[in-house]
Amino acid sequence: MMDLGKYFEDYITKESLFKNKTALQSTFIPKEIMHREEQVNQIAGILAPVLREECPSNLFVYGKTGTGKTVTIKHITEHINTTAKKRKKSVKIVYVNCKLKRIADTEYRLIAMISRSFGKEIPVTGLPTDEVYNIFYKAIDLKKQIVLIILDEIDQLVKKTGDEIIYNLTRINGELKNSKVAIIGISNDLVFSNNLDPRVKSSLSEEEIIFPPYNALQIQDILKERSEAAFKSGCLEEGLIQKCSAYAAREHGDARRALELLRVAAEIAERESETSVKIKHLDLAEEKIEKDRIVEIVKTQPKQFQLVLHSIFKLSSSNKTRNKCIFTGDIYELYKSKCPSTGLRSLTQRRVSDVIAELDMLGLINARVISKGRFGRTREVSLGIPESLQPQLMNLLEESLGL
DNA sequence: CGAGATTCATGTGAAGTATACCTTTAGGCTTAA
DNA sequence: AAGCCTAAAGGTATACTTCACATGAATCTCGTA
Repeated sequence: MMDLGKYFEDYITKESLFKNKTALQSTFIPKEIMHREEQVNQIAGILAPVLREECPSNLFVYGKTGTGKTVTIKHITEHINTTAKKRKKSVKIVYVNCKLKRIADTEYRLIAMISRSFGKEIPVTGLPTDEVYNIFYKAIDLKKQIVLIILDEIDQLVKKTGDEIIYNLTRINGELKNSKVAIIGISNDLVFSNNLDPRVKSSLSEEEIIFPPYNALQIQDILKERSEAAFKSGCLEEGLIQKCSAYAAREHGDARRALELLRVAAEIAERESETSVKIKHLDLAEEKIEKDRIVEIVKTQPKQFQLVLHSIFKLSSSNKTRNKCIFTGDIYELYKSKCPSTGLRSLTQRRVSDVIAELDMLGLINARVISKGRFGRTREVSLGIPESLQPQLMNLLEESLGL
């Protein structure tokens, strides 16, 4: 049996590899944003008028994940905030991530969310959407101020609920007497704005900023900078940062991923009582990140979604040997047969069809619509997660569903 | 033999329903003048 | 009479169901070479 007392003693006295772990976390906002000078200057220029209490142009920012959009915007708006406070200018900045399921993924919930950040209590349901808009207007118009609304991952919201919301938001200045509102939209989808209503597009993207992917060298710089703040010196194996940035550059220059990789690798090294982070830890970290991400997604799905997913897993493992594809009909049959034992009311096939589409969107499965000619039309489904994770997820699902 | 019709299994859009929650309003009760 | 509480009435957003029609390539049909 392990001597816990000794273990914890050792744990405390042991030197940590980290000096300041927060510098590697995705919420961290550095003092300087590296390799984004041009974007920072442009955006600062566009937003600067708020400090004279003038309304700036609406801004639309796009670029792939991990290209620094969110950090840059947060960095700049934070500066604006402090300067505004110092100079007694009334500027209010609201940040909302639109993709959060059940938080800000519909018109009602988004407006409610924004209103809440103005200190208004809004019930989750029951109020007319117009009423929520009214509360929202009043909250903003209470005093003269400039309001910046940052809508992160706005493409997700529009894809789900249409572009009317943005249309409404860009027009609210006409309704306000005292305040002015500017919208900053952030999108991961590069072609997103092409599918917008032209009116919406022109009003949202009065200004457009593109964030190109980082190259391997730039990511290296970023990692160096951050790891200097985060680690005690000499804790990183030679060449680790190079390797780490190479990993990330492989994935379209995703800096967030690189930082996460480094952090998790270090956490693993620390747990293994190593004195430095080694390259082998990167591989372990890559696995762990992927695993954690998927487990998190699966865990937070509603029960019905979990059961559908469970059925897909079951079919996938039983079909693996026979090299047979999975179709909607099979999934639905199995799903329905499992419903009673989990105490769930079975949904209609129509709904399950949508559920499968959503699971596809989440990347947990790959589903594509195919026509089998004489034998009808269906979705051909395959698993979108590494096989090694399947048993663990199976357990997770069965536990969660009480199977 | 090949062009066009047929067919199947389910995709997909629109409209309707159930649920859970909201505000308003009318009625009943209490209380203080 | 005024104030307060309660319950019913009337309303909404969301998740889901119902209904109806759309899809699209393998297969069938049938006229033609």
